[in-house]
Amino acid sequence: MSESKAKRIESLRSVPLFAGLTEPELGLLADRALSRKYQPGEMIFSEGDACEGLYVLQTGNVKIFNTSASGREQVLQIERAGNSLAELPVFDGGDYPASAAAVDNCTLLFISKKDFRAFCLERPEVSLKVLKVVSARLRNLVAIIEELSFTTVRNRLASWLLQEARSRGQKSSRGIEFTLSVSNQELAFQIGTVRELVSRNLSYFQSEGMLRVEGRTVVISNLAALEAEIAAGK
Amino acid sequence: MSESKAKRIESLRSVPLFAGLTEPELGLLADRALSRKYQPGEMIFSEGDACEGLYVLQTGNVKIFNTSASGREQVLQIERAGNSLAELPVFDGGDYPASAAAVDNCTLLFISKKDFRAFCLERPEVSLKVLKVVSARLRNLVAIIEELSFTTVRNRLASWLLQEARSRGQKSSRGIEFTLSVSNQELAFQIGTVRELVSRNLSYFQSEGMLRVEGRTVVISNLAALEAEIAAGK
DNA sequence: CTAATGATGTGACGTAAATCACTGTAGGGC
DNA sequence: GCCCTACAGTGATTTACGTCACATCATTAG
Repeated sequence: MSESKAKRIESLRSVPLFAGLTEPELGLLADRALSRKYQPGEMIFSEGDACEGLYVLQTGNVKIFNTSASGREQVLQIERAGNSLAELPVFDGGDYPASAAAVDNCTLLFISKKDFRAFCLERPEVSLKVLKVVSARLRNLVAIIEELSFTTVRNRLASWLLQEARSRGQKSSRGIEFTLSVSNQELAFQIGTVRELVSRNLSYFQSEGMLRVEGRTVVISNLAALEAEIAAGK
Repeated sequence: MSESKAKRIESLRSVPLFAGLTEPELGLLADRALSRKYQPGEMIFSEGDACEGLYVLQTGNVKIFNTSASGREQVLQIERAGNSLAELPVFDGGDYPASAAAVDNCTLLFISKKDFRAFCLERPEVSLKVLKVVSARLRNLVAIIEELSFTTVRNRLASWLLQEARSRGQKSSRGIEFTLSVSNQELAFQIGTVRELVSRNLSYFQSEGMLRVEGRTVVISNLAALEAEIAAGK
């Protein structure tokens, strides 16, 4: 199951954090990185766990989320292949503030806290890159707070659909089409609500002529209306 | 109105970001720092503004917050003297993700983005300190999201009161006393709701015998009940 | 083919939250 | 003293949200 060093180096090179490093530098890191596979749904770490190190996502998708006692989730971020996870606690020594789980089949590289800190001290520009990545996370969290504080579920769903349409939608004669890549349950967790409200609001949108839902395919027939919906969300 | 360089150096030394720097280094920064006073309520920067640089709070308190179209606010952080503000956009070049306003009379040192970046490159350990500060912010934001997603206003108010009791409360024969340092309106913004709900929930707590409100003084007579309230908040 | 499983759609309901509208109160300035 | 203004308290009402319950539909295992 052990992976070639060359492959690990290749993975590291494509990560924004390590872009621009020389071959020997990458090799140094690769020597100390462990690769591991995760099944869909498998936990990578949990909120409150002591932070052991940093992860680099080679393949697959990972979600970062919080859980409530009653079983609800709030997704903070979905990370795609080529990104790093949990850079943060490496630097302040605290616990993980949220949990991480594999969405699908994932391969992750693990770099221990100690090794990564040492590496940052040797190559100071890496710290600046970490800062940039962390900045993006912080912006994302602020945006989530703004949405949770000021908008309705209806609004957040509209935003989610619009984003999905922009990133994965295909133009067709009937509008912009895309298939829902997640269950209503997952979608609900991403926008901070429950599956019933996702289902209901999709029905509302459909009855108002903004879109059509056919199985797991969404056809956005009135993009302007959807955008107006979001703008109305203050 | 211009302040002495010695004073600016003293201010910088007490900031966690710059702790451990030598006198000449601090002097270099102080030469490039501008000091400015702000009135209570005065805006320091607004969400969406282009980031010009970083601020160091010499005296007073500053709140970082978002605003909704309807006039509601969500406070993200209250910064006290000795802390830095807005380290973030300095590194990723983006806009301010939130607004900042002076709570009371404040004096702030301003260091331009350019100067601060140059300084970080010369002194790499400063970057690591910035990372630590930013980590703390990120943790704080995650905690806010968790509260907004999973708890009630009643719960958040209980938490707020408990924290205030711990940090500023005085033991008396009747329990733990402290005076409310902010209006109900401000308190509401800090816990993500409206003033009416703060007022009402304080009444509920009082009628349930957890505490007494006398003017702007709060006497927590049943601390255990208050703590139980928070624990019940899942 | 059938049973079992899991996800979805929806009606009914209870409740927390927000809004509106107003009264009461404390403090400051004149 | 008085008037203002700002803030606090509170009832009434509306709305959004979440929960429960259950029917439907699709997929898969056997």
